[in-house]
Amino acid sequence: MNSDGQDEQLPIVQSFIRGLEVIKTFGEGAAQLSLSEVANRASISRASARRLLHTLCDQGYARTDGKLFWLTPRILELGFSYLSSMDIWSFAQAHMEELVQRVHESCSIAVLDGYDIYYVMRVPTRKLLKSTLNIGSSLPAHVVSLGRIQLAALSDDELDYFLETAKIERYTPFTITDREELRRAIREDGAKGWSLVDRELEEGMYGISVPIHNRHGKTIAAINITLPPSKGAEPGMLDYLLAELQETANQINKELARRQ
Amino acid sequence: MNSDGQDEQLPIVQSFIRGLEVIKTFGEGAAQLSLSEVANRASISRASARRLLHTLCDQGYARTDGKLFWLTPRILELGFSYLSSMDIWSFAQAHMEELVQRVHESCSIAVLDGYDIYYVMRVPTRKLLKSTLNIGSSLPAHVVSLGRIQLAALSDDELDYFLETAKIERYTPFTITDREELRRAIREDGAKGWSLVDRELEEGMYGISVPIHNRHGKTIAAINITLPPSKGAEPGMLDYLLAELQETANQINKELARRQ
DNA sequence: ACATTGTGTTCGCAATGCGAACGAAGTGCA
DNA sequence: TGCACTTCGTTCGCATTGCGAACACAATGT
Repeated sequence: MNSDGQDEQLPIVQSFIRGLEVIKTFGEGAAQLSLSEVANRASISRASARRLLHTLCDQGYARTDGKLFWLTPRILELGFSYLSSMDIWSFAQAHMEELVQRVHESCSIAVLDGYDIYYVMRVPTRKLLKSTLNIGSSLPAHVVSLGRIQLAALSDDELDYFLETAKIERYTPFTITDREELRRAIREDGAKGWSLVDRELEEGMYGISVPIHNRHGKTIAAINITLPPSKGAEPGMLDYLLAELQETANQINKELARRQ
Repeated sequence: MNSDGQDEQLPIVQSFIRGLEVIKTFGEGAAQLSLSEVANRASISRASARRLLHTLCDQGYARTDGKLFWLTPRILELGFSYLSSMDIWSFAQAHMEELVQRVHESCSIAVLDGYDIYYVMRVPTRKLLKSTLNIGSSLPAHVVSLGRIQLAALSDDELDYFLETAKIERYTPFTITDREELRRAIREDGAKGWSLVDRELEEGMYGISVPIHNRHGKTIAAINITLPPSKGAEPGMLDYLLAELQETANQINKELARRQ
């Protein structure tokens, strides 16, 4: 059909894709769903939904009262297999905890994958913030400091590819949407070793991030502090937070090098 | 084949089960695996493993360099579709955070499902503890306070069924293995409204738990503090911790009633 | 160089999972 | 209350999908 390149079609298991879709269906604040609701949301036939839901029940990942279905906490095993496969994050949380107790602002670790960053660890402060930003949730990499500092670790070719293919959307008046300007910002962050992103995703968001390295010096994640923009503008605040953040990142880096 | 009861075989999607098995394969500290390793660990044919792994890659849940496969953080979406489906837990963490800053001991929330409890939220202290006990990990309900206090919410029939069918294993010399004694302990905990379990799972574990209720008063989870047994034995310590824990549980209960 | 073991891929076949069609259960209106 | 109408869960024949034995290729040892 196409002459250029390889069109070698890899084997894909359709029902597996659909099954994963069914699990995600329960994501958006919907704890209990009927068979039909699942079918609609996942865009599959009711018959398929039925098979997949019963499979989940059979495996202990879901329960039903005959009418409604809901996930069991056992489903956490799945996402957790990522976290424990790295086994990096469990000990990082204790260091983040300490940091939060010193600076009284929320702290997170996220991993870049493709065009997005994914939160893998969170320590909020008592001031309840965006509860939607839980572990597993993602944000576009180019508008958050956690993303910028990890993009800075890409090679020139990789960054070129990112900038060419990424959907660079505007979220606030502060969002950098010019691709060349974005490249400059990212490279600057890389040179500095930290990233500050001020209200580019949301008017109320101000974040500072530094990278986390493995023993070979490769950037594998980033750690950040978020705070209200007003507070970030206080004199001396940035320097103070940056020093504390760097300190925490170093502790984690060191432990990482020791274990890996 | 069987005359009594219904043997109505529900439709099960085999490839979905196998796919989930493949994901879990990456759990045990194994970040990168070859196709054959996955096949072995998941006890499926290499051909199946290939299909399923390529499906995961196609969907962005895994990556490969042609030789090895690894999960992407995107896989967290799956497990955490449970957490966000309840949306209860995100705000609970801030209250737990506060508690930990006051009492300087680790705090967790877990949900009972079947014979086990599953951690859904954790706030460790800087003294790094059992890092294996992360979100998503499970423990047998009958040997931990988080389990006992949730078992206490079962009806007599349900508790009967639990005690009859559960595998009551001994973990330490302190483990209660006599089923009648266990029933008495659980019912006592229910009457008191809290549970204290001292070294029944591990010699170094001492935990206090209280239930978390929804607006209808139904127990839906439990929150605990864990500490070294030596410290728990200090005079006045139990009363102090219990009061603090109860206070935190009440805050969460109240917020829960407000939102739900 | 030549077994030998281990790994990834192909391909014919049938079991598996598909969805149109069916029946059951609500819902609204007269 | 009865009768259309909608919505939901289930059945079942058929084609597709996913199965694994067999194959090819790579790595390792002797």
